[in-house]
Amino acid sequence: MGKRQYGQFCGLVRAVELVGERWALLIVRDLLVSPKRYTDLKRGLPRIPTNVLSTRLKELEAAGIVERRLLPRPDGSVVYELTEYGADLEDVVLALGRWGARSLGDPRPDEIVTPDSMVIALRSAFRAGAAATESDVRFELRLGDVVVHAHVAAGVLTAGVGAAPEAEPDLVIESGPAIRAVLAGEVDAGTALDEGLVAVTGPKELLAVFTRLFRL
Amino acid sequence: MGKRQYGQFCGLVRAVELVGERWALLIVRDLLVSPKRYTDLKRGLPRIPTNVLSTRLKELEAAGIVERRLLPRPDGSVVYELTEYGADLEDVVLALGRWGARSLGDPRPDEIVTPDSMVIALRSAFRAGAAATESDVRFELRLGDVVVHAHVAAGVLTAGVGAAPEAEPDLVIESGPAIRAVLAGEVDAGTALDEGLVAVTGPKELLAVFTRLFRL
DNA sequence: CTGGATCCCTCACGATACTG
DNA sequence: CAGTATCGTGAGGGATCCAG
Repeated sequence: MGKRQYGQFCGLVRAVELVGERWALLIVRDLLVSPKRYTDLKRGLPRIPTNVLSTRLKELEAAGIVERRLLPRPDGSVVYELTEYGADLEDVVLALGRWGARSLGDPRPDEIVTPDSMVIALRSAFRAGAAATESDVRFELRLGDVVVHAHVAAGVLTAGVGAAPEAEPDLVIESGPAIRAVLAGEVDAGTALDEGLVAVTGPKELLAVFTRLFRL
Repeated sequence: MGKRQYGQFCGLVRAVELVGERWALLIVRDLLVSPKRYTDLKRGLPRIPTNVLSTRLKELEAAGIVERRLLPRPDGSVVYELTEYGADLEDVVLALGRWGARSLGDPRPDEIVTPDSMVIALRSAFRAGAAATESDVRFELRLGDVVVHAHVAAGVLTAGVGAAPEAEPDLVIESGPAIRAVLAGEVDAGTALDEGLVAVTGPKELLAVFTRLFRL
């Protein structure tokens, strides 16, 4: 296993040997959001062949990046989660995501948005500096049937899949692929509302707060 | 070209579509050190098939990551260099290199060290915080016939291939693969000297400075 | 010599069907 | 639900060859 070697004694080489294979980093992306079962991973990566998913999980486990854990009875199901070493890829994934976002352009005809990718996008875009002056605010972001939430408090972001837990969001933002332009700072909050790129439920001013907190 | 798509509208997906193919990030690594000709790249990546190198360069050029430039006569040769967008991968490459270095272990039988990978390793390991208190110091690092230099001044690192330019190094460090353990902080400067893991020419105290400035 | 192009072979990947 | 089995395709590996 791992026959695809590059023949160099170098940290970057080792990294691409471990997570450079096709689909590997996307599996890590989804596991950064939350531990998942095989089927959840498959749903989040609809185009991955099942044998490739299976192979990658074994490779990532052998590399100490992913752990396979059995859930307590009665379901006795399997969950995959990142080890501490695997979770240390978060900075890399966020940085790569920011860099790649600059080439995003418009969605291709067959491209989808998944909840996990949207959570990672929010984490990528989060600006801790701007958040330091912000007290406590909850957003819910809806793109089609993809719903994610973000809670900023004490300069720290908590983002996850689904509606905001524990408390009602201060602002609900509904949008589409145009959210990319908003996050990229290509249109400001007012313009986005005026042109119908986004619709909000809640105090409109909070959309400007959102664009200040999240910027790709 | 670029038919290998993942079907998701996501920054990370776009990033791996652009630089996730085999060898791509290693080409970027070497170009981060300096612009290079085709043959230089080939020498720095001895195991890359020439058709793959050629294909990658075209893909990277099409993606706006690499630029092809013709040198002035009389040699009229071609140089590949990173665009600004491509150079923005430096943080990602250094972070990935740091992460992967933790899985380095010992060199495999057929693994080599190249000058460019060593320069990137030094940049990965550089701790700007520790350097802020350091005035001005030049190192030359020799591993077999691989020679690189590092100059730290005003908290800024300048590292490149070959002997230190402009001035004699304050300390010449000769070592082998054991340099990894030193950079990882697994052995301190004194022990490394005592056990013969490294040999120096110059004031021995400067080796402790080196281990403070560079830590993986 | 540089900067590739071409050939062949293998294996990883992609797609789909199937199973405990 | 959580994978394994099967099979076709094409990218990558390796050697060689060629034009400027």
